[in-house]
Amino acid sequence: MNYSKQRELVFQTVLQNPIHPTADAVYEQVRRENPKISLGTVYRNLNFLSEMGMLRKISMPVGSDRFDGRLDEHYHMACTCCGRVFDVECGALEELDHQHLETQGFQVQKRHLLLTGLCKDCQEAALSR
Amino acid sequence: MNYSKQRELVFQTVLQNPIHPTADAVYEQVRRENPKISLGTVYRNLNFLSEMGMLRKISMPVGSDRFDGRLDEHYHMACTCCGRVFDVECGALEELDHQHLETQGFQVQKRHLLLTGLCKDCQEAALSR
DNA sequence: TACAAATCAGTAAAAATTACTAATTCTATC
DNA sequence: GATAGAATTAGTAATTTTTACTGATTTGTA
Repeated sequence: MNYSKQRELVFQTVLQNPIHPTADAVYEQVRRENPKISLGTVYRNLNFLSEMGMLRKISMPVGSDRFDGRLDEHYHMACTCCGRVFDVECGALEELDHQHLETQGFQVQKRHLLLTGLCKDCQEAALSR
Repeated sequence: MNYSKQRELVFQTVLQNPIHPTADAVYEQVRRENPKISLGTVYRNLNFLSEMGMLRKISMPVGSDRFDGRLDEHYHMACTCCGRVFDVECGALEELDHQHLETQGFQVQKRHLLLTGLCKDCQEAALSR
């Protein structure tokens, strides 16, 4: 695993980026280190690393997917105004798995919890207008 | 609200479809009633109705968005194998809002919880192979 | 070193969604 | 009912996002 320099660069870039970048943002960032890298390579590796469980892919209700290097159980809040995505520490999300799932025989692999709303900054900006 | 016949048709179609159709699936279905309807109209109304809170939009980690006419608080399981999306009755998702959110001043508007994994059918199919 | 498998860059294509425009439909008011 | 103004539509084009393809390069291994 982690064969190429490109893959490692993509991986480290997401690990060190706390703002949940899109594939395109990762591309822009890795290009500063390696200007010859291809967008396809970024996409391929982001998806590969997500499938391997080394990264997390966050699907957004609007706009492109985002990626997250934090692997501990947590969830996300997305501001519908400025588009930023925030981490939220996790309560007891795992418990949900056992609720109605076993009766339906569903075998849970991943949990994706996203809250959307207004961040503090955007609420304040809205008030002062 | 609900001005046009097209909007009403899109709305009713999602309401009566329990399998969480994609925009394209809604399009195919409404075309049987109104063959002249345009795909743009379907998209526009699905988004409009979602913003009005009359429908729910479900973003998937893979593939297109899906729509759901159920408005009561619940969440979804998506099978990574067959792609079907199932409803799950909701435990106490609302409680999450107050956990670390108030400290960050985030004002929650919508909650999106999606579990991915294998449905019963696909587990069985995998075993008998 | 040498070979096979994996990965890459670059490009093209596909899939999903949105934007645009002139024509039509709807709602409210007369 | 007729009518004016606003909203919506069909149809098409364009954009955005993501994946697929191909020949060249790199990687791990013997």
